[in-house]
Amino acid sequence: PCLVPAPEIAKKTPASSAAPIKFIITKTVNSKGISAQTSMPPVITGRVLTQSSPVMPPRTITLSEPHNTNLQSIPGKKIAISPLKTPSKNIKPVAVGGVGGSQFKTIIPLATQPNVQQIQVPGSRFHYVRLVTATTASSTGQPSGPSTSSIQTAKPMVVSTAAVRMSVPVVPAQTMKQVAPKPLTSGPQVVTTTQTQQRLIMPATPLPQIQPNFTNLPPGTVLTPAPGGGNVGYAVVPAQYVTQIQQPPFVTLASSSSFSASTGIQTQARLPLNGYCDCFANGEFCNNCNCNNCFNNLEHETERLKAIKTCLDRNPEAFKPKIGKGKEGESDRRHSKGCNCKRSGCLKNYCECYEAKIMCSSICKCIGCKNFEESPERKTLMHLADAAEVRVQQQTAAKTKLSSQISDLLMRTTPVISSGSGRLPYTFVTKEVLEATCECLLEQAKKAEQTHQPQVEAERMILEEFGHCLMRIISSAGKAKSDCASINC
DNA sequence: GAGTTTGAAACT
DNA sequence: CAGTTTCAAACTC
Repeated sequence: PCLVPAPEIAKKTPASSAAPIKFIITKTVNSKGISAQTSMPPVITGRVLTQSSPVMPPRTITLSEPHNTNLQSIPGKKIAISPLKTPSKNIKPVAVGGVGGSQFKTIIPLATQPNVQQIQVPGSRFHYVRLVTATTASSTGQPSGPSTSSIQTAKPMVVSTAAVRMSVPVVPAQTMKQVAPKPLTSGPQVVTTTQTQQRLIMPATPLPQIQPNFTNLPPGTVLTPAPGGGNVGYAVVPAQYVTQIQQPPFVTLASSSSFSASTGIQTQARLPLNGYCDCFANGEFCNNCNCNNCFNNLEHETERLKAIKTCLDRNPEAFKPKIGKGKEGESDRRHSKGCNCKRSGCLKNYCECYEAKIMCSSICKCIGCKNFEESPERKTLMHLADAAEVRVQQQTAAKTKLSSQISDLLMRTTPVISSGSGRLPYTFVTKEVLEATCECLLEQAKKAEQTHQPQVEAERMILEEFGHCLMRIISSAGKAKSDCASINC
């Protein structure tokens, strides 16, 4: 299981006394500054929303702070909903060193913030903080900090601004199955140290308006501005990448271009930390992989961060899902870049479209594509696959039925036979008896075949013969028992 | 399980 | 942007 700790929203504490603090929202809290006047679109738990209204002074609701447990309000109106778990496409188990389990030692209510509990994780490098207050109803006024913020799991969070209307129900991370189908082991109320991946939603620019329908957005989704909404967009990216890249605390996550702000990293050494690694590509640490000289771990955090930055510099969409929603008129799902297959006809799993069980689209640059709706090759392949599946199901059902019959028969005969001599019923089913039985069954099958019987009739004949065989075995067992009794064996 | 094929991503 | 290289997964034997 993935045991990656929750990502940090703010800068990590230097290697001093305090460990980095992370916040895990497990229960909703209310904000004074969040009123019923403004509703926010759905947001998946574990994302960060940054919003800036041109009308209202920028303000921040930040649910994380690196150096102490006081939650701050800073310009930028930032709502950080930090991490629970987001399922991941990657199937590999991923873990982070230092967090070996999901058992929390203690939960400490913090004096300074009654709605914040500090959670100590044995062996963890991180401090976890859980926000638990869900008391005050929404009220008007300016938010003074996250201690009064209101984020209700699966319920709309309402934020008041003069010109902004937002609705942000915080929905469970399970809704992101399409992107990352990792099982979740914890509900909203459960804090664990396990983690797969966190996703942040953040605006590419200051936001006059948050777009609706955030629910079920896969990471990597870019939300385009609403008409009249200004030049605003959102990018959903793996949170740990964003947060780990942030150096100063409360660095504005407001611009995707911040990733490309160079820190002098021009090239990346050919580490085993690049786009070839699925763990890395999914924003996860390697664990129990077979990789050699792996740098995708906490021990090589610096190199890892550089590599992440390099990747994002080269391709800002590097960590976005490849399968997204197509244009209107096209199928719901399509490859975001399209495939480039040349030899597989897009009918093998080499093809990312075929692998994702979607048709190739107009943006694909494949040669000799046979992965389209009317393709006879594709249809044939589908029929074969369906037929194979049906066969497997039939065989499974037959096996189940047969084993059920055998066990039933044994159960019924056991008391009779074992009550006397103490011999168990299967002692009569010797190898020779089994072979003889199989020969009888095969003989019936041949007979059915020679007489061109339909399959149903053939099955009936074989089963009937099997019944006869069983009866003979039982009869022999009974006879053996009586013989044995007569000679007092 | 070893070797080959394939195409995405990285690189030039 | 096109061609080449590297890589890991898919595939074959």
